[in-house]
Amino acid sequence: MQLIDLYRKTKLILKKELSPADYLALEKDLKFFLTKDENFGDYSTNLLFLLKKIKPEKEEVILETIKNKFKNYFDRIEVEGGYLNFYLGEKVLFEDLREILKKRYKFFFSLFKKQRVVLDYVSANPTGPLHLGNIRSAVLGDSLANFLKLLGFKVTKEYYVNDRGTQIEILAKSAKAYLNLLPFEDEYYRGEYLEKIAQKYKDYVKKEENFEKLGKFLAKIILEGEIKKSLKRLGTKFDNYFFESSLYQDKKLIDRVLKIFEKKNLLEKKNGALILKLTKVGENKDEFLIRENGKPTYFFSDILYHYQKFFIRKFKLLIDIFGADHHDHIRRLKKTLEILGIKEKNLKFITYQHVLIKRGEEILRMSKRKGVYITIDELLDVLPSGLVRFLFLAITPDSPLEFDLELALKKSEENPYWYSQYASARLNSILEKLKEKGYKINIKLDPQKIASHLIKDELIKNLVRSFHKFKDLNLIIIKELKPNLYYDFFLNFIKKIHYFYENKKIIREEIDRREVVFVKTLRDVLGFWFKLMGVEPMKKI
RNA sequence: GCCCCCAUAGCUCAACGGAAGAGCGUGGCCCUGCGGAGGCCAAGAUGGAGGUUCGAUUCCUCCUGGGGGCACCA
Repeated sequence: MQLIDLYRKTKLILKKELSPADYLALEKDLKFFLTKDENFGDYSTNLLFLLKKIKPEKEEVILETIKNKFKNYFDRIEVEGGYLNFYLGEKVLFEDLREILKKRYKFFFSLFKKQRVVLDYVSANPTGPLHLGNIRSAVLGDSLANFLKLLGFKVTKEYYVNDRGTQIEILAKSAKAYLNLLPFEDEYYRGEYLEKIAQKYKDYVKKEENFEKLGKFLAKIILEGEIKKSLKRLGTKFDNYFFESSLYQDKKLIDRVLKIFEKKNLLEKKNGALILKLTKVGENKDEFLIRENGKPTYFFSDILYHYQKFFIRKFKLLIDIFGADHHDHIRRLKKTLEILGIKEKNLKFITYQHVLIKRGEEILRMSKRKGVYITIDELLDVLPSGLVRFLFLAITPDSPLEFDLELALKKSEENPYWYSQYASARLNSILEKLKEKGYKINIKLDPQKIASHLIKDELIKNLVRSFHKFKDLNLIIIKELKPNLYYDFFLNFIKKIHYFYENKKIIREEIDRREVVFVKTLRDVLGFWFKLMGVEPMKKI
């Protein structure tokens, strides 16, 4: 009995007991949620608040029906402070434990969604190395992908490469400037990386007069040599790199999209430019699709890209992760895509606020053009990637992330990352010690029997409770698209493990083999849960 | 001027309209025991004024203070 099942089954009861009108009024606001405080049970609902308002005379009979219907799944179902609280029953937890002993990490997969979803993230311009802001995108995207997969979604992780357009031409000019073939201008890219590349490929950089072609070449070098290397160090692996330039090889795609706008009378030609009249649908400004110089804009590419994902490649859900500076662009893009027939529910945009890097009191601004940045590599030279991921995942995308390099280094021995790794090391150490004593830890025992014994232990039961509620949380994370909710849950679990370790002596005179099996399972679950964040669990610290 | 995000404990941050939680720091307690990088206990917070609601950190309005955006850049 998961939260969602309780919710659905309760609704069936209500449907039977209430008139259609009352049911609809109540169902609209009905909520089941995980209690924040486990002293108030595991699940809770606002049902009684709503009933009091809508149909108070039914309260008693409905309450009795619920209590009766679910008594096998919950030890207690209590009215407390006006809430209706459900305390997960030993029988449910016993079954969870039994299943997890059988299926191990596969227990956490609930495969009831089958949609294909494409997740577009990082997608930094291939004009320079990745910076800390891109990590935020990577961490969000990777973990979301993992949570989606647990629910059965078929996930494609995609990096959209802006390998054409004005900035790519600027990149080409910047390289030429480093070879003194052009004077530097303000908007040019700077940095050691570019100087090196210009030198390395100086014959070609000198010779190639087509900026677009040269820029595309350089972009590829940067993508391969800088960006992919950093991503690998960070532990992010994309399924696909999609090149913006490839969109323009598909004339049919372009025609198709333009035809729709034309039919809706949203296009305007002016001095050779093509303008999408978004002001006609209530936007505050129009968007250029084609510039006066005949070249398509980023906005046009973005339209084509999303149209292509949805209608040509047939993804049912498009999720994009953007920096918050794109919010205005996103609003207009969303509106445009709706005109093209992509519904809001098939289109999710996550924006994250800036990452500010501090070095003590000094705030370091990131500017690619000026060549001031903290790169991922610089950061990963001094901190493990897992720790960086951990710190980044903890914070909601809506808040700016203030990252103090000095503090991160100084505190590296007393932060939640090490606290969590320490739990992993402790569990592992129990198993190692047993091995040293010549004890076999790969024990095959009947899961049914072990589980029914172990679940009597309150410490163990409490850990199994987390196993159970992980699945509920997974659904919430995807519904809200907020993987940072996982962070709190995870730390809570870590705390339970330390408590377990302190209070349950596994290695005694008489070792209980069933407990050894549990410790091994616990270690495996913890490892699996670490990996959902892209963090490698440590066997020792 | 218009748009987006933020303001919670001394500090850094959580909280799907549901009972405000962590970490660090502070004060106590716990090592004849699997790793004390630990466990237990305590003090301590929703920027201001209204509104909606059974219930508001969460939604709405206004105010104050931060950050970001309003290109034929991406």
